[in-house]
Amino acid sequence: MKKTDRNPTIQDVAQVADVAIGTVSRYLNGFSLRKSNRLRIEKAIEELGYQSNSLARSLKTDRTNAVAFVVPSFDEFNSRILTSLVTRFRAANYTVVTFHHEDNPNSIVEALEAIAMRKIDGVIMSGALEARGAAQSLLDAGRPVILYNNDIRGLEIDRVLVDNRDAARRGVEHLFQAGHRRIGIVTGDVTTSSGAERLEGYKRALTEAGLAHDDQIIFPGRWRAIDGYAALDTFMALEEPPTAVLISSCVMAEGFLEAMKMRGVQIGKDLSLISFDDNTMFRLFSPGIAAIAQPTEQIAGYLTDLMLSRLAGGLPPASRTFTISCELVVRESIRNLT
Amino acid sequence: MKKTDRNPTIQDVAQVADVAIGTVSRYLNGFSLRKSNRLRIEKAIEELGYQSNSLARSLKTDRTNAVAFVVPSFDEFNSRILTSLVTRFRAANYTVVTFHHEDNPNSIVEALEAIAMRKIDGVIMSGALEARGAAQSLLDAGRPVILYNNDIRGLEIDRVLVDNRDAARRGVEHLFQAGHRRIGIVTGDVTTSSGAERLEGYKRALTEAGLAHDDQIIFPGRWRAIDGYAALDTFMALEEPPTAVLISSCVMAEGFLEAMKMRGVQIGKDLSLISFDDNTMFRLFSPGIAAIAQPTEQIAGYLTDLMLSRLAGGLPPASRTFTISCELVVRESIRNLT
DNA sequence: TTGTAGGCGTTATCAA
DNA sequence: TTGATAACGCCTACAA
Repeated sequence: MKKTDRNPTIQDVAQVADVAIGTVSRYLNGFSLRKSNRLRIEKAIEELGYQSNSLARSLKTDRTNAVAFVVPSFDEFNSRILTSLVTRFRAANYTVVTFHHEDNPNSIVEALEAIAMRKIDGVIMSGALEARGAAQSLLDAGRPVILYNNDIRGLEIDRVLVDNRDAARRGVEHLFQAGHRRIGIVTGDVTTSSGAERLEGYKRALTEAGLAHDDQIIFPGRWRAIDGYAALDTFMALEEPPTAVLISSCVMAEGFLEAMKMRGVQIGKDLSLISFDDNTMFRLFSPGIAAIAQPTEQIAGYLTDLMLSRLAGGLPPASRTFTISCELVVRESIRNLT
Repeated sequence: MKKTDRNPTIQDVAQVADVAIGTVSRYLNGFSLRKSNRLRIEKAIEELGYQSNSLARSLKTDRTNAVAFVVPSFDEFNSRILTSLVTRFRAANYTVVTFHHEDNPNSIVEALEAIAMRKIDGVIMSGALEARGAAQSLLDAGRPVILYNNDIRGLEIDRVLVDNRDAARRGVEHLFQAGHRRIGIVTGDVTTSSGAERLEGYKRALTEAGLAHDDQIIFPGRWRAIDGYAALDTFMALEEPPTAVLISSCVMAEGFLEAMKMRGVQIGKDLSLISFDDNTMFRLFSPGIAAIAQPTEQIAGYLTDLMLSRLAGGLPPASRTFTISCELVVRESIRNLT
């Protein structure tokens, strides 16, 4: 009689419905069966309040219907991606397990180990160099891994990236067309692909415009707000400060804006600005802050489709890369000098 | 020989180390055993690249070392809580599984069902009335559920909330002291506890200040940006618009600010402002936007401690409620009329 | 279409 | 301290 306080199992259902355990299993998995049996099973399930145990199923089938989402932090960009992924995967009956690692190598490895142990079906991660080994093991174990935001070179792996180079180039080009000739950049960590590519795009635009590079107005940041802060101070201390700046990320823009406010440097008026990542608040500033918007919905869409195809086994083994264009959102933080 | 392409199991380890399977299990669970055996097991594990299978363990132990985080959406507030939770639980060897439901009743129920099926150990959720039944079942099944942000009344359940009433009251009081006599509010959904409490605090402050309530400047919002937008238009169309407004959430502040920008209503100058939730960007506006900051780290800390204690079974069954104070962050969006 | 039984990888009990 | 073995709840041949 102790059965009553335990969670009911497929066995209990079978007993109550007076059918075999296998029959119940088949019912649960959508196979057809005699109507009278089906009805009795449904009644028994209702009666017992039976809920199937995914753990047991997963142990047997080696699938958990869960995907992992691994990012350095839940900033607005990643939160948006996450939101979209959760919604999309939920529709496909998948659950999303989140990990974040603050770019700490140990945390990254731990996260990927936890993922392996928990038999999570697939991984979507913002690429980090430290993850190379662990990502490879996951791939070797036959679990799909998809990179976004940052690449990890030389891995046979799926990728959903944005065209950072082109986006940065277009941003700078726009500044040039607005009459700016002295255009600075706050770079991201250039050991990451997005950081490097944004810098490349910037340089290419200058070259195309016939402008020389000047290292004084290329501030080497590492994605942190404090880098943006330091960048402004550095620029403003120059004999000839830039008249416009491309900031490689929203978080660094935060620091940059803070410094501007502290130093009384006026947005648009004293210094023109474009930031990577269109923060929701940017358009609400006066003047509004121009941005390069990454299409999060589209990115999440590709990620989901790719992952689900992989999980369904319907894709040839060769890895795929999708590169998505960004949108330049022009706002009043860009002063027209012409 | 097909053993080689399967993941190695505890059995394989036992075989290679030439000990019994139970011995390996004991080793893995930190029990003491003969040194020679330990060494052989360690070697075998190394050799095989063995990783334990959490699924099998969980099936046996009925514990997954996972907690669910259930929110309507990943706005900045919830993202911060999430960040902090993931870090804290990771330290305790727990994984966080995220769900969001956009306040859609079906999604809520589905989420809680998935949680039950997956045998997730505990649930941290932003209270939603629709979740009452499902939350109760989880509790009945002996899985701790902790509410934050919004209460669900009449449930014997743990809570980590903020003192919305007092925070709103203090905000309004501050406006009063700055000389404002016509103070409006954009409420949140008043069927949620936080929405109702913020409104109550507002009213109490007015009463204490000897001011009458005026329904014309109490705009009934429902947490959406569009409500903020509509509120501004409504207020500005009044014969006697408010001189200051308390906005019950950051998302609604977004809409409100957008409308202000569209209509050319200047922050601080034409209309003073305090928003609930201190968005990172608020301090960067010129003028900076005053806010009531919820202490996310502290909230996450209480949530984690409470959950871990519950999971460890070290707490008496009576439910606990923690109420945390918010901080009023004064900025230039509050004009001094005195 | 249905029943039976073995196995998924662990943990836990019981003797030895 | 160790070994053998029965669960945990489900799926899936296989036989009926």
